Amino acid sequence: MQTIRDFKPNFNCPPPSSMTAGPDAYLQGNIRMTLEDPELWKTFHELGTEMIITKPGRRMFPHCKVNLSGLIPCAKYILLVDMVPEDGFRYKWNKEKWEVAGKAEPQPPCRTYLHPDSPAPGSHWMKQSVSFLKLKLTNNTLDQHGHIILHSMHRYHPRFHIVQADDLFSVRWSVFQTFTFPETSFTAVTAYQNTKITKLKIDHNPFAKGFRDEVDVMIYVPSDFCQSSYESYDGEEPELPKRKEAEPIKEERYSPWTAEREQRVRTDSPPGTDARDMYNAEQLVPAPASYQPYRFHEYGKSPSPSSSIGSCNSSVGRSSFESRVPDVATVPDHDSSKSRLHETGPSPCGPQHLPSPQDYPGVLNMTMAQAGKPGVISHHIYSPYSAEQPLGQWSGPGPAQYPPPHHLTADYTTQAVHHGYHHSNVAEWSQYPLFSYSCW
DNA sequence: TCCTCTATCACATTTGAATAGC
DNA sequence: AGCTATTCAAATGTGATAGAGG
Repeated sequence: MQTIRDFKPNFNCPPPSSMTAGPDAYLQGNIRMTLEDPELWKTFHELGTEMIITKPGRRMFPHCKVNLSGLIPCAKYILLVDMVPEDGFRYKWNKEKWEVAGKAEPQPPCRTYLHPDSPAPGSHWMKQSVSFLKLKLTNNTLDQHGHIILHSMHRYHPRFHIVQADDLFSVRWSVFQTFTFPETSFTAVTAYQNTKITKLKIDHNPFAKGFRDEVDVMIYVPSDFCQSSYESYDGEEPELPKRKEAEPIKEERYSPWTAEREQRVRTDSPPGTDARDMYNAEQLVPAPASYQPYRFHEYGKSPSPSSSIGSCNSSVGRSSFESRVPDVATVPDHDSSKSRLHETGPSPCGPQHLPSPQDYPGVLNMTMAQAGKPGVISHHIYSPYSAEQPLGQWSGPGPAQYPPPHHLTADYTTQAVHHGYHHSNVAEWSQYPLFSYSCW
């Protein structure tokens, strides 16, 4: 059986023509997403952002807020956020810096946060910034509130998905575009480790106003922290082994992750981490402009070597990423989607077999699109709300169904895709792993 | 047993939405 | 209708403590 694990590494291959946007594809303008408050994010990122996770769920701070443009005003879109691991390691805070503390724990149930305004027309998303303020993070693997479940002492970053769909029930096989912002990566913690991060949070989060030190509220100088945190970095960086070209470092110059990065290079990835490695490749695709996010599906895109470190450090203004290629907005209907999949057939670059929607409700399918646009992949979602799978037939995955950490094996795939999810209403959507395989 | 690391809890403070009163 | 005051749930980091593991 074809698995995502089998599939993903093939992203480096040019997409088969049969999987690209066909003549019936709905071409949409260049979708652009920019991160609000990038300077604040950058400030945190330079220190090594930490996000508290609690059992009842904790909001992020800074919280994710983006601006969108390039959407079709009258077309409806769904916005989603999920969290993906930065790597396959667990970390510990040791003497003012993060260190690798071992392999990552098994992935918790991967959940996707649905923006409460979804679905909404493009004009709605574009008229003002889109805030994910109410997104909460939890370490409770049994969470019933739909919060995003993370492991403490692990690194993640949010991933934003835009799906053109009239409603949640018609998402199936829709193409979604994914955006990530390097500066939004963070370490999930149950208690702050870096006191500088704590101070930053107190200084910037209005709810923590009561903890502010009256004296230095206004004179906080982040760069001071940065220097203290990374003073040894300049000397270490030249000694870092050269990464492969697909993994140019992002704006790591001020990153507190120096030590573990070095160690990470020396440390063999846990077995079965090729999927993660793929992710790392994605993570490190340099952006042409400062702090530009990179598209998840641009795995195979040849990065611009000149745009990695320097440009990031010279960041000015918002982070942004503009879709440079037309994207298939939607797949007209289920049948055509299926036929498209069938057309794909065995391909060295695509799945040898994609499960039919009937067989695997809730599965995230990835289909390559945009022939002639190297490395650009569009994502096709198979919505759990399929005609073949009435809502009432979905059942939630239990904790025992956690995928193993680095083994997106056929077993896991099969296991996951065979589990349905109860969706009694739209609001419950976000409780369930819309993208069953989004965490690899 | 001791130590370290991580998780959990109660607490005081603050924000902001909802509501009532004018 | 519009403004202000009040109420209260939610959000926040702190610090003490518990628990697991070596």
